[in-house]
Amino acid sequence: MGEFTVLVTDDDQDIRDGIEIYLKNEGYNVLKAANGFEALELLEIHDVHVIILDIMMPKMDGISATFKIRAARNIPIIMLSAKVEDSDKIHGLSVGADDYVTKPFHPMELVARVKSQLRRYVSLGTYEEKNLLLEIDGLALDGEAKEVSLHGDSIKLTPIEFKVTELLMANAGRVFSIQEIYERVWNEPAYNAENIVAVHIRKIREKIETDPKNPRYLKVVWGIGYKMEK
Amino acid sequence: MGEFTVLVTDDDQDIRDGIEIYLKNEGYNVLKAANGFEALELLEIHDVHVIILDIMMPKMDGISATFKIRAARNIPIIMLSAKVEDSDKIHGLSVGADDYVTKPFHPMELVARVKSQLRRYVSLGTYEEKNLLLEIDGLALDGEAKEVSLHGDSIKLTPIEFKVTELLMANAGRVFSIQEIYERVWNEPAYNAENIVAVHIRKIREKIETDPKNPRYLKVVWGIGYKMEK
DNA sequence: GTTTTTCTTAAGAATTTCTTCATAAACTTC
DNA sequence: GAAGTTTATGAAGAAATTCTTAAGAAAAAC
Repeated sequence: MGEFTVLVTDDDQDIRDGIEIYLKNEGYNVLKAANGFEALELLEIHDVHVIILDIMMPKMDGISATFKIRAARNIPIIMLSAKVEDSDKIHGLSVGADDYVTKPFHPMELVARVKSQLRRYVSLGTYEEKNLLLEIDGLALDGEAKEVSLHGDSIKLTPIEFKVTELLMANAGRVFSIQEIYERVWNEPAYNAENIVAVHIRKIREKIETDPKNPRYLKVVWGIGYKMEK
Repeated sequence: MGEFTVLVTDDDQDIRDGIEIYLKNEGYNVLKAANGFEALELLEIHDVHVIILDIMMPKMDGISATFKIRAARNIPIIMLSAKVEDSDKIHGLSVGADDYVTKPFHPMELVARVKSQLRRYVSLGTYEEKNLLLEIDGLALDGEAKEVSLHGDSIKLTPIEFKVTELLMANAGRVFSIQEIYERVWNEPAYNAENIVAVHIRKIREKIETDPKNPRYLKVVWGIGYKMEK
């Protein structure tokens, strides 16, 4: 699962920091800027996926910043504003923002909107293409239907099992350490991951291998990790 | 792709500029006018293919402008109106417009409508046909009549139920997370959407499934979401 | 004002995930 | 080949998550 970066732009440091905590909690990278200029500078250097932009800021306000950003790129922009008036919302969205949130807001709501924008941005294919159909010698995985089949027979995997299988199949041949598998599937640091991953590997083998003791697909690479045989 | 020109008419300069960026990004030429008079003047001089017209404007509003334009030509007109106003009234009044967009709108939506109008106007290529008739093993959905039937027997769905069913049937086999379903049907970020969607899923199942406990069509994919079985 | 639709809440059912343990097997190194 | 490390297997129950169901409140439509 990809790593996403959110650029938080607000002149109030407390608000920046507050939003940062919530976003980091969800596993996003966070960049912070105090005004439009800083935001634009950071955009030059970093690979940003969503921008949160306060409207009222010194030096360069959110509307002007939106223009500059839109002139170059098509990154989702979520606007923040203290005003409740309808016309402001209209203004912000018409100018090129993708979403609009009025202060005060619940941080989780903002997080929900960030996720929403990312889903849209990513699923539109603007950002990256997913491997939707994978197949290795009779073992097929459909990323859209979330289904795995072996020689045509459908196999029922749990969500985690599916993700592990998807990771390995999408990178067939490459060896993943237990830590790597844990981090990429669970999306958090590996701690005590050996057992957990081992159990799941076993369960997957039970399901996809005709002879789990002599795996055809999911092989161990001694001392290093696991891989899906090509 | 041919060169098309869009005339953007709105009294708010920021909105004009915002829309301009999106349209230029899509490769259109853009002309801007602040009111009906300016719009008419520009129409005299330039070859315009689509007109975007705000209803509320000083000097000459969008409705009057529409009449004048229609008196002479048949260019597609897309009207912008604020949400606050009585949309039905507007609907009745603006007999000449080809499409309406209520503010606030996503710029990309406006772009999509411009494209749609151009396709119709220029009538090159095929007009994007929606999947109007869907059918899966006796479960039929008519997107035009907004009707669903099971083995010929008509089923009464509420608007939301219909949209959810349509989404899933149009993408039969593909799994949608609850968030995805919420965002695509309600058209706003998913926040606390779990229960809401769950309830509608249940209601739909009550109606389309002969045995709701063992659904034939609308299946759950544990930990991931729902899908319509092919 | 009544009916229909949609949302909220909550409880419990179902399923998955984690943890633990104990034992066996496979490989590496000395 | 002995010792040490790493992986495999099996089982079982607790914890956590996800789904279903139901009923009533709130909102919208008629």
